Amino acid sequence: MTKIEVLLVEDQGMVLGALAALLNTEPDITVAGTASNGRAALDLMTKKPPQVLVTDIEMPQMTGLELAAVVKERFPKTRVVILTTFARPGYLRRALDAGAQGYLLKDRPAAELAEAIRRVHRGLRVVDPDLAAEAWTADPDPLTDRERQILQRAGDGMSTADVARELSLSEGTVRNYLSESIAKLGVSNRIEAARLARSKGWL
Amino acid sequence: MTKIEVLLVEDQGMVLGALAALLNTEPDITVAGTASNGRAALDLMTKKPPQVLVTDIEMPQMTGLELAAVVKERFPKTRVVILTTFARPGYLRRALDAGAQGYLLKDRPAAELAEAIRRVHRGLRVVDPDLAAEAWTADPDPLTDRERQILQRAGDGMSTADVARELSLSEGTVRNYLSESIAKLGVSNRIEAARLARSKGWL
DNA sequence: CCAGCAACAGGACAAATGCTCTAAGGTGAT
DNA sequence: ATCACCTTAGAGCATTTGTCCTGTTGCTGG
Repeated sequence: MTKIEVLLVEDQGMVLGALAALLNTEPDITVAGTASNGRAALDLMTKKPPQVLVTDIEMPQMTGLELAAVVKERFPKTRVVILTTFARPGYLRRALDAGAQGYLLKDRPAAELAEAIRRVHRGLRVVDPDLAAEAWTADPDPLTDRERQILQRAGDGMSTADVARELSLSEGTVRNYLSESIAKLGVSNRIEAARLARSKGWL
Repeated sequence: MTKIEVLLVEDQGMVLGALAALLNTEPDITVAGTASNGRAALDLMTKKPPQVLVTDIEMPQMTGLELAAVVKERFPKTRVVILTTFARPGYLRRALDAGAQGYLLKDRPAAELAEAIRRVHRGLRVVDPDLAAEAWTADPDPLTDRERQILQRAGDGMSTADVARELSLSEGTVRNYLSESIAKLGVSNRIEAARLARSKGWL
C-alpha cells in the first residue's frame, strides 16, 4: 500500500509541526516534507514533487496563492490544498484561479484535513461549503488596480501627499481615486474603505 | 509513571486537533481535554482541573488572558501556558499579571511546546526569550484609558462626531484626545496611531 | 470606427482633522 | 496642602480630506 505524500507549508513553526503530527497519525498519509514559506517549498519540490501540497496563504517571502500559481505551472501533477484562517470570498476566488483544488478553513474540525487531502488526491475538489455559498452570492471586487494600490497605502496610514509621491501621481488624482473607492464601497472615509476591502480579501 | 494532564484551549478547530495530536506523541504528556473558548474550558475544569492549561489569547466569548486570570483565582494549582501568534510586549505583561507561568509563540518550533509544558509543570517559568528581552526594553503604554477608548473607535473608521456621540463627549474633547495620542505615539495621523498602538498590544 | 472605461489631472468648495492654547474640576500621592 | 495627572471643554487656525466638476489620453470589444 502506498501512502499519499504530502508537502506542508506553513509559517508558524508550532502549527506546522502540529499539523505534521496530525497527518502522520493517518495510516494512508505521510508527510514527505515541510517548509515555512513558498520559496523553501519550491526548492523541496524540484527534488521530489509531492502528490498533494497543503499551504497556508499569508506567509513571508511568497504567499500561498502565489505558490499555488507557480505549482500549477511547473508541477501540474501536484494537487494544491489551501489551508487558511481567512473566510474571504476574494481569497477563494484567487485560490481557484491559481489552480488550487481545495480551500479549507483552520476553523474546521481537524478530521476534515485528512479527508480533504484524500478527496483532492482522488481528483475531486474540496471547498468549504459555507464559504462557497458566500462566494456565490458575494459581490465581486469593484475596485480597479489603481484604486486598490492607493487604498492599500491610505489604509496603512499614508497621507494623500505620501501616496502621491510614492506613486508619482498628483494629490488631486489620489484624492479622486480615494473618493471613488469610498463611494463604490458605500462607506464614509478611507479608513472604513480600507477595512472593508481588506475584510473581503480585495486588498 | 503518571503523565502530565493538559487541557488545550484554541478556537481554530484544525489547530486544536493538530496540537492535540502533537502532544499525544509525547510519552509523558496526555491531552485530558480540549475546548474552543474560555467558557467551555472553565466548564471542563470544574469537573477535573488539569495540571497544565495551554491556551490561545484571541478567542470569542472569553480571551485567554481573561481565562488565565479566572484560573489563577479558582484553580491555583493549575499552571497556565499562553500560546499565541502575537509577540506583543503588552500581551506578555498582561499574561504575567494574570498569573500565567508560560508565554510561547506559535512561530517557534513544535518541539518547544512539550518542553515548555514540562518546565511549567515542574514549577518553572517559560517566556519566549526574544520577546522577554523586547518587553524589558519596551516602552510602556503611554495612553490613558480615555485615549485608548477613543483611538480604538477612530481606528475602526468612526468619525470624530461618531465617537463623541457614542462616548457622550464634545467633538472638541475627542479631537483633543486624538491629537494627544498622535503626539504621544510620534505619528502623524489617527490611522497610524491606531495601527501602532494595536501592534504594540495596547489596544 | 466608436462607445465605454481606466488612468490621469486640476480647480473649487465644504467638511473633517490636527494643533495649540486656555481653563476648570477631580483624584491620588508626598 | 501642594503637585502631578486625568478628564473635560471650548476657541481659533492651518492642513488634510472628501466631493463634484471638467477634461485628455489610450486601450478594448463590438
